[in-house]
Amino acid sequence: MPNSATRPRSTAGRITAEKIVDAALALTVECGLDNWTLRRLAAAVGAYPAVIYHHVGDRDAVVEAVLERVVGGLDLPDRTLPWQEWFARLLTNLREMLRLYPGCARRLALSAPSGSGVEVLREAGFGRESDIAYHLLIATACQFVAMEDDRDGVLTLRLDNTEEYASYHARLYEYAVQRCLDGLAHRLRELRGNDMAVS
Amino acid sequence: MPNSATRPRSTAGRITAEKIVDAALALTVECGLDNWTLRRLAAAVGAYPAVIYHHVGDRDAVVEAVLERVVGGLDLPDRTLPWQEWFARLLTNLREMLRLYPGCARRLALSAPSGSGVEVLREAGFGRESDIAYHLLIATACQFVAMEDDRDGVLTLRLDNTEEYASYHARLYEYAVQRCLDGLAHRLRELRGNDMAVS
DNA sequence: ACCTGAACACCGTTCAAGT
DNA sequence: ACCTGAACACCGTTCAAGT
Repeated sequence: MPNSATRPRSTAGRITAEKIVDAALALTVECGLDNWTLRRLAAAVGAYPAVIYHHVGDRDAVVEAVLERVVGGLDLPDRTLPWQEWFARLLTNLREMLRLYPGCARRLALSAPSGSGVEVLREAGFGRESDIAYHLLIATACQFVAMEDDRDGVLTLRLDNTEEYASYHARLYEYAVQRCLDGLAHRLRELRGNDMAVS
Repeated sequence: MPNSATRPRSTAGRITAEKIVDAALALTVECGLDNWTLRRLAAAVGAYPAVIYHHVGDRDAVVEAVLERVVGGLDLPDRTLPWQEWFARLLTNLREMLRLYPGCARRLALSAPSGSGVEVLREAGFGRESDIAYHLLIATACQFVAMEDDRDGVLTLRLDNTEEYASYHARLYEYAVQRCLDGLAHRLRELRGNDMAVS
């Protein structure tokens, strides 16, 4: 039995994969996806590191489970909205959610969950460019959130002008999303022009 | 004296900060900025870890020195070019350079080196938005390269469809840069419209 | 099946001691 | 001033042994 230093919280009942992921989510909220260790996670559920392996797997398996939970909590805007408005709202929701779980944005930028957003773009007329346009929007959003996460991680001690940075990053995010949507709208006009030239 | 396993290369002459950073650059080319250790770096120059501390500093100090070298190797396009063309070339050069030193792009996205690009945008008419527009362009470019670096790191073993991924990422990068520039061009027309309404 | 406790092969960093 | 060699406080992961 580990001592109280390494095993602070005694959990009632048996240890399950679900409880482990719960604790991993809580640790991610506290200190970010990349800043907790398997040993700290084990201590948080009152168990030995090998128990994590038994119920979930290695560190990466726990991280995957955390990401699944986080993306599951995102709700999609109304499909009747125009495509630009639809994405503007989606990406606003996305930032709000991802900022609660530092470090998740970077991983999501890589996996780029292919959702119903591709359909929204296809209906808007992006045709075979719908996939790359969707990827562009999601990746841009995730990456700018990831940049905020990184900045927070670097400035854990510096508490001056923290509010200033936060509001600047919020503005930069909105600016990035808006320029991205404008650029795609411009591209859409180009695509329609080509269609008309062909037909 | 460390044995040959931890001290493979015997460097002629004394150890200097310059030689250490040289070796750090080489290791970064090999395995990425985040994937070499201070102990491996020390072994590469044939020294003990404490020697790195003596001549350069902790790991982060070495990383900073590496980044400085990398950005120093970037050359800027001709200032007489139109702003969109100027940035299109700059960001093409930037990707080419950063891809040689995996892991540097992520760090540069954070620091966002404020170069003469801000002047280019100011002359183009972005006014007080020149700073944020410049930041948007550099951060977007660095982040998409960082995403490629991350993807490479995940797929070290998988050698199938590696070429496919590479060409897709190259296309995605170009697409992102072009949409970003289009979005800014759109914004510039908005700004000019406001100017004319005011004057 | 599930948990224990130790071990392995690493890290970054520090420091007294040598020359 | 510069290098040595060991130590400290960590990691992720594995595994024989217990129950």
